[in-house]
Amino acid sequence: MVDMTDTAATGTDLAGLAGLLADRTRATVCLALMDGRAWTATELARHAGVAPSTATEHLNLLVAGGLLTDVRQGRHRYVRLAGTPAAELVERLAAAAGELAPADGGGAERPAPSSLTAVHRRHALAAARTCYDHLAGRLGVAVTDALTARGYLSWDRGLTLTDDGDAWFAVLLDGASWPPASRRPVVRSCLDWTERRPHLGGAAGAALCTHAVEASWVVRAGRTRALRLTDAGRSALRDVLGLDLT
Amino acid sequence: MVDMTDTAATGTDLAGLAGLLADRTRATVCLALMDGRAWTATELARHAGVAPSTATEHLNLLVAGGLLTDVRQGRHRYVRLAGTPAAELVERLAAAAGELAPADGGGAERPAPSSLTAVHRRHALAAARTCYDHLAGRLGVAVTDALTARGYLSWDRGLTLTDDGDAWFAVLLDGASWPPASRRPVVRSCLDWTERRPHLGGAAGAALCTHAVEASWVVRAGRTRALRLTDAGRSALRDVLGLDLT
DNA sequence: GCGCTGGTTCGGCGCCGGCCGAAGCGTCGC
DNA sequence: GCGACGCTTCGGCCGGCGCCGAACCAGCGC
Repeated sequence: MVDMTDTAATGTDLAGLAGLLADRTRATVCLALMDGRAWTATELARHAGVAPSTATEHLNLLVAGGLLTDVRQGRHRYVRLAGTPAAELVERLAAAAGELAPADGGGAERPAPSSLTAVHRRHALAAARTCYDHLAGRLGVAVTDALTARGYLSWDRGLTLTDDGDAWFAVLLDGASWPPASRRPVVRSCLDWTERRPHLGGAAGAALCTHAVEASWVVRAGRTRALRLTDAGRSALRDVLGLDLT
Repeated sequence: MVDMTDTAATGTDLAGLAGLLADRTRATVCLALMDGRAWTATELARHAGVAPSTATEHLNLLVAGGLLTDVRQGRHRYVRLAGTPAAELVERLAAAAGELAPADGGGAERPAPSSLTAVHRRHALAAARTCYDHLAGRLGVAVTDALTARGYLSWDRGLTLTDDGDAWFAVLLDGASWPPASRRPVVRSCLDWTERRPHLGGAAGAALCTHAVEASWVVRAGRTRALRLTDAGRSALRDVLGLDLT
């Protein structure tokens, strides 16, 4: 819960924060970083289609604004989203950008049928993707539902991990990385903007996602946030969760 | 229902939406509207400290962007947040503006604790105020309800004043200023923006308001539109309308 | 009819910010 | 040492946008 008394954001504050995301290039950068990984400055520059010098300026702004953090390593500058609040903000805003009606009576259609590859990418994202550092899309929601159906997650009085669920995670992760060490909330409900239903976030969601990648349940589709479920992943999910994905 | 496959926000989309809130004036407007009420264009212009023409442009942008909706009523333009998603977005962004670390060590302090008087004024306005020239707020709606309950107002096929109602006004106003001389409609339904319910406007509403002020049923709170119900007014309303206000 | 007032449209002004290319600086590998 | 590479800093260009004032339009009351 947020402390409201301290949240007396002035118009200037709000405008400042929104201004960070109000630029096409910066927005593209933030969306790219939603895969939870750290990108180098030049990678982002290429991705956004601007000169390296331009990217530097944008990254400086975003870091100064608290949305991104960077790490210098050798001659590289690695940049990532600053944390869960930042990721949530971008996610929320991106979702709203799709939801909100244009209100101009349907004059400007979507800019164009968009390239065919864009359509494919969209479908891939809706099927399975990472949301910051955990699973999202139909896959993420399905996994969350399965965890709930088996009694590993409880939604009474907020989302909690049951004792059975804790045990399940311990077995799955082989004790090595469980329970999580960080102070971060173990489970957290994250609203999925393609499914409009919650999926599992938090430390548990992150650990599960990490495991899924390491165990090759899923593979990243190129450089995007999209994931592709492997055959091994499909059978593994059936084994450990009784989840039958077509 | 929105087509899901279309909900893949691009950097441009995100930037566009964020851009709506990336201006100090527009952000101030949206924050002001967070009280759920509808404001007139000039009220907002004054509140934000810009010329009316400037406010018009901003409001057009916000409406076109789907964040705000407006209703023309007479010569006024009432504006309010488009809906729950829009309000949630602003809320979220405002909260994040407070949460996110400034990252610059914390130079500029908060300008002011956002006066306590503003809160008081809001409450006072919701309780009772003038709406152009008639009573509004909880008081205005309560009076209107009482008039209806006693059969003085009829809402079949539009709002009309019944014969009993006409007589009631004649008695109350002592014949002097009744019936009203102007060509203005005698009764008129006016939507109350704090109560979201209709209250009485038109010549009858204006006459009633005038009488209420002259008979000291209510007194104006300073220079604002807010009204304060006096003890005399409370007992008078009980006498003439059977209206029991706590 | 007239005057008042709330709102909008239109020109024009000034500034801010995004962009680039060129030059500079550090790191890495040879 | 040297070049290659990643990144940054600095001018400078240009478009866009927020602002205003003046004129105009439309309700409303008289």
